[in-house]
Amino acid sequence: MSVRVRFAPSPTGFLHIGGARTALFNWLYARHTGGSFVLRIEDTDAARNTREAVEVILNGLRWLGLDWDEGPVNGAPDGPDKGDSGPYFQSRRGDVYRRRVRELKDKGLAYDHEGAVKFRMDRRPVVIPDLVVGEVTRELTDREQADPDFVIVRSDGQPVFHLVNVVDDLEMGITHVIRGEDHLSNTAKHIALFRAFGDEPPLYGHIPLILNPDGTKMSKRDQGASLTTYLDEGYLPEAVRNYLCLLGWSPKDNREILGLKEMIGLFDLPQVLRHNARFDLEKLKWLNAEYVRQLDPGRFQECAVTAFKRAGVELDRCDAGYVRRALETCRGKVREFSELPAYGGFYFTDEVSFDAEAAGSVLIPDNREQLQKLREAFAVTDPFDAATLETVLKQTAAGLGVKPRALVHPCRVACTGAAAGPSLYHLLEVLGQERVLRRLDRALERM
RNA sequence: GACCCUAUCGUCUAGCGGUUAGGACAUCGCCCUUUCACGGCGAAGGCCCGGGUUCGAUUCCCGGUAGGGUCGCCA
Repeated sequence: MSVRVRFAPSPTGFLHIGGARTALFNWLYARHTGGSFVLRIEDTDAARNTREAVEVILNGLRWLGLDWDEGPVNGAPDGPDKGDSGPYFQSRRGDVYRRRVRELKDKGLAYDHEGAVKFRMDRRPVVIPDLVVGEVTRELTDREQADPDFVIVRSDGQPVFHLVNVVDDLEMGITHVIRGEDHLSNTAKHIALFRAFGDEPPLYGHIPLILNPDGTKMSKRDQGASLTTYLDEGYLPEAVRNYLCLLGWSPKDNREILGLKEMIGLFDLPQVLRHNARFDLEKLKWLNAEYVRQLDPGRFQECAVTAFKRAGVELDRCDAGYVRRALETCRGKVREFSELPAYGGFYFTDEVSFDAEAAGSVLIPDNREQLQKLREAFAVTDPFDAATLETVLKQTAAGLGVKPRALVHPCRVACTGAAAGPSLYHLLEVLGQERVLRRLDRALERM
């Protein structure tokens, strides 16, 4: 039988990083086994059921490259579906749930209680065979011991999560349920429900949770909990995907950077770790930087232009060749594209803003004479290219009896406003003689 | 409170009875260098505790501790 897995998020207008990893693991398992990845929207809570909220999830999955074989085509609950087991919005499956509740009542396994419908659960422990955790025997808690039955339809007529989740997995022919470990305890209820319908439950794989750096549960409000923030800050989806797959899973051969093909080939459930992992932004940033370095020039430019646009700088107005050469000097220098506008912004403004500390330490009267000499040398430098500029600067330094760095630093701060930046000679070449001289003059004025 | 899961450097992890306990991120040195990065070399840093089992436990078992999860007419 072919593998069928699903990702079943609730549209809250937010895609949790842990949810994204759950989706990734499901997707990887489907691709690894040649099975199907189903996307189902659990929108039984009508109050938060908006198209926009669903779109956030779809966009997040698309961004990560997790395509679904079955599920909604867009965020509209009444929109088109892809696949034969739909509808894939629970808000459209009311008939199915009503029929299944009827079935349970007819079997004497469910009953009305204060306007709601409760499922008759027995008190025996339930054995959960889990592909990740192993065999788990779930005993009843003290409260459940007092009353093991649970609500499957609310008094307002809305079916409850446990019911719809099981019914849909059953109706959609889901073979493997890969989900967060927070559902492990609930699984006893789900297994009981499957049996009540006369079916065997699917195979379960409960994956560990992603925790905050301090070990607490990562909730909606926590820094970095939303996948959207990485999208907005210009992280590369392949880097985020790579980082996520390394949380709770490992290829076992000390490799960290994994392409999609390798990931699919290597991923399997038995190797998934059993303990929770803490989210480490520093490592994500490192991975992102690795991927940025390997980016082809075209895509690098594209991402860079987008980053500037987000920062409110329209590069479209500048000369395309200038933009391309300017951005190219910033390659490999920043870990995230969101850092780029601050890093290379000096290229695109005539009003260089000086970093107070950098300017205060080098744009001082003591350096004025030397910078003036450099300005004079640059005024007659031809061609104005990196190699020539380097030669000229070094000759000027030699003539003054100082080390090149004595000129390099003031020159850099004068032209870029910052102590750190792209290769000096290359950035001077890109800026061009006219801009460089103008900037040196401005710096000299304030010395 | 009850029930369930988990436990290797600060973090992510390799390990599956005998290893100098390996790698990566972060940290700290040194080198490279026009700054910053990158890169190279190196350092520091770990098997939660206590019992067993065994000739021998990081590894297997039990207990404790700690962390996480669940016990909703939320999902």
